[in-house]
Amino acid sequence: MRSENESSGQKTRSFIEEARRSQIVASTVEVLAEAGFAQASLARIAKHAGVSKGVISYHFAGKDELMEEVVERTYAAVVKHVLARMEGVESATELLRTHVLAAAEHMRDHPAQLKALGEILVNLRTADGGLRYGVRTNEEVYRALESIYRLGQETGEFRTFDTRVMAVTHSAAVDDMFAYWTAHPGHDLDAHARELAGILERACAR
Amino acid sequence: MRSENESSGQKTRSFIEEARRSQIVASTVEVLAEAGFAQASLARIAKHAGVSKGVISYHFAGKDELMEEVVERTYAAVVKHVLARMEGVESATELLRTHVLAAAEHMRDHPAQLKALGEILVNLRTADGGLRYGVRTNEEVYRALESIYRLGQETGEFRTFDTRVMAVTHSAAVDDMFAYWTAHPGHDLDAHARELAGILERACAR
Amino acid sequence: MRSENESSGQKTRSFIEEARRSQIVASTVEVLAEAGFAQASLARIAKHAGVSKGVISYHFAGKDELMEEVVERTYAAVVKHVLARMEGVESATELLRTHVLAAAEHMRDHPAQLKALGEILVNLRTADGGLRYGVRTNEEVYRALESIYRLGQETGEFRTFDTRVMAVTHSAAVDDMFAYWTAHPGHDLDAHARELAGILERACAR
Amino acid sequence: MRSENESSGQKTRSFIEEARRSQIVASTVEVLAEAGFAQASLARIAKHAGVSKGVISYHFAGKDELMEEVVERTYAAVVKHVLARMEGVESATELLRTHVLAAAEHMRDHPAQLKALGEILVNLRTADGGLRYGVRTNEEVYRALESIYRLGQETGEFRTFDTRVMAVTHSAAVDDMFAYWTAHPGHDLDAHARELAGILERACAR
DNA sequence: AATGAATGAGCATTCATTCAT
DNA sequence: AATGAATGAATGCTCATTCAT
Repeated sequence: MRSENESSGQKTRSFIEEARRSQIVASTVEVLAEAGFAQASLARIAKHAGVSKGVISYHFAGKDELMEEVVERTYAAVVKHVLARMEGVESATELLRTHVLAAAEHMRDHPAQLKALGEILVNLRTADGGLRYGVRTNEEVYRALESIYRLGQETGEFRTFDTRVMAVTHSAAVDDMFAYWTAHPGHDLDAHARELAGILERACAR
Repeated sequence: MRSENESSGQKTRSFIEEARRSQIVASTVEVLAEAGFAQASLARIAKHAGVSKGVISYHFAGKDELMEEVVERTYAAVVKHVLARMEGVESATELLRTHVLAAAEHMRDHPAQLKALGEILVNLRTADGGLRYGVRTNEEVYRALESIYRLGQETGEFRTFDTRVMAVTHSAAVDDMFAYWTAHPGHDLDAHARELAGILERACAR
Repeated sequence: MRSENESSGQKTRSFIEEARRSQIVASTVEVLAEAGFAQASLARIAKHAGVSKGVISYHFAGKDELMEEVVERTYAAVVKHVLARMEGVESATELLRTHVLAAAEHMRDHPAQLKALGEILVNLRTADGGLRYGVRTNEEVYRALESIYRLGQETGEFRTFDTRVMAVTHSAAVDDMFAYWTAHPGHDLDAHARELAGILERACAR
Repeated sequence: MRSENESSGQKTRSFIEEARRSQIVASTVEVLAEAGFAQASLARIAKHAGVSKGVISYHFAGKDELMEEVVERTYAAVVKHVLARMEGVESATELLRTHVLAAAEHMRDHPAQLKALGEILVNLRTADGGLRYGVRTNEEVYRALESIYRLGQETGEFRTFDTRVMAVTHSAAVDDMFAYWTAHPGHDLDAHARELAGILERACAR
């Protein structure tokens, strides 16, 4: 009964099934953002979504798959937004600034998603006890950032430095900018992002 | 006949009790570092320590007190080490560099303690559901870093910038340096620290 | 589409859920009667009912709710039976006799229920350490008995006496009649009840 | 190493040991009266007494023996007081009245002891789950009361009635008089006792 | 496609008891 | 004679998961 499409690892899902999955993912994001990972039981998520607990088990192989779906969807949304903003920008300096500002932009508009993402990245573990995500998962981000830094070094905009260290620093600074904003809602996120872009530019400048 | 130390609200503990508390705290740190907060049950901690579950209840009022003890001891150790390294250093630039290097030094020698500390800060919650510590706990760190940055601005070593943003960035960069090193044990932590110090110096420089 | 009954704050329960609740309540009554309050753990009650421990938690918010349900159901049954027997009886003397005999009747048919009720009333405590029910719960009984005694005083059947003392005495005598019968199963409960009714009548007579 | 005195079932105890036992029994009575049987853990009793938990285990074979000692001592005190008051009284009617009033007198002066006694009688169980005391334990009381009632019947003061039923009723009425007073501290215990004596006299009168 | 019911393992905590000192 | 330390069983409760309907 499997369709050919499944060969790519994606199951074919009916419209209604897709809607349910989205609804449950949205509920999960909200519960994670409000109450944190430890309090995000399936019972609580189901209650928040207004469905029975069983429906989650029906649509997801287990809690882990649900959490992974949250990560994938949330992560994809950030990447999509940032890449769209970076489209057409050519100088490394501008790409750097655009990356920071675009990320902040998206954070500002989707705080719950990013709080939820943070909860999962820090807490979700595999059966063997190790973190399911973790710094290793940032590899993709590091590579993308490194390509910007290397571009700048090649064009002569940037001095010579260790691009991996700079990428880790950049990524950390953006993540914590958001965490700080979450903890201090009155904080001016956009101003922080502009200031941070300036810091990174100076750190890279010849 | 009470010693002066007792007047500060600290119960006097027998040598043997102190030893047990230390042993249990050490066990807790290791379990937290290996398996994360959610898996750090009293049963697991006790098993790791080679004692019965009841021993923990006997020596600590509850799990929360145990976790708070871990935070206090671990945090105190970091602060003590970094402050010791900073003693006698006078220029803001040198203080900045020293702070980064000293933090890296301590991380390298006590990776489990810092992993455990992070687990608790992010996960431990009060009865009302709020985080027991949380990003706000970083306030103390931010203040300390800001005082370095302000010193540099006053002495003219540093340009004008938002010291809070710089402190958040600094703190994040140091934390993730450690996380990256934990995930990639072959990574050269000290080189990373020196590179990071350079990045921060350039970001601050006039 | 909600029935009128639901408007009174009672959740609608499915047939199967009601059956389970009844089964668990019945099991609780039996365990309380046999082994007493302190031994009536959820584990023991579940085992007695032949279900898993979780079932109880699923159907009742907690142990307290279960115990309160036992009290409500059991108490309602006694009151219903005694009131039914008293219906239509008019003279105070006859009401007095009927009350004693009807209580004994019900005791004889539902000894476990009454034992269980007693266990809960005397032992169940609120979070603050006070008795959840306690002697004060008898107030309702005392009031009902006093109304009989006052009626007799008004009609001239009874002499003047302190109706509260008489009600407390009456209630105690009925309770211990049951306790004595429980401890001495060969004892003739109905004869005891008739004798007790005679004692109370003489005590009240002009 | 057993002394001859032990043959009577009583161990010889040093003065100091006796003092400790008394101190612990007194603490137990107070804790039982304040917090009830379920809350009367050895830890709480020891804390109340200002001694370590181990000392209780040292002086008593176990919690049960401690509770039994409380019952014995408390019970002996009541009996002693009531018998003293009854000494020299000759008519059954007077003995009856004296018994009720003397019990109330003692209750009034030792409320904690009697609250504690009640807690134990109702809650303490043997290993097989049955009540350690219970109505059966009242047998001694019933016999004593019956002897009064029979005396009255023989002297012609009292009518013919079932002395056992009367004894159970009498005992119950006295016990609940105290329970009512415990629950309603403002209640006039002595007035209640006089009223109850009147009730019993009328119930017995020819 | 969805549900309500049930399970059983795991949780933190309490407690009577034991024992070396 | 007394203690502090330790034990391990038991308690009420939570939760992800399973399953018949």
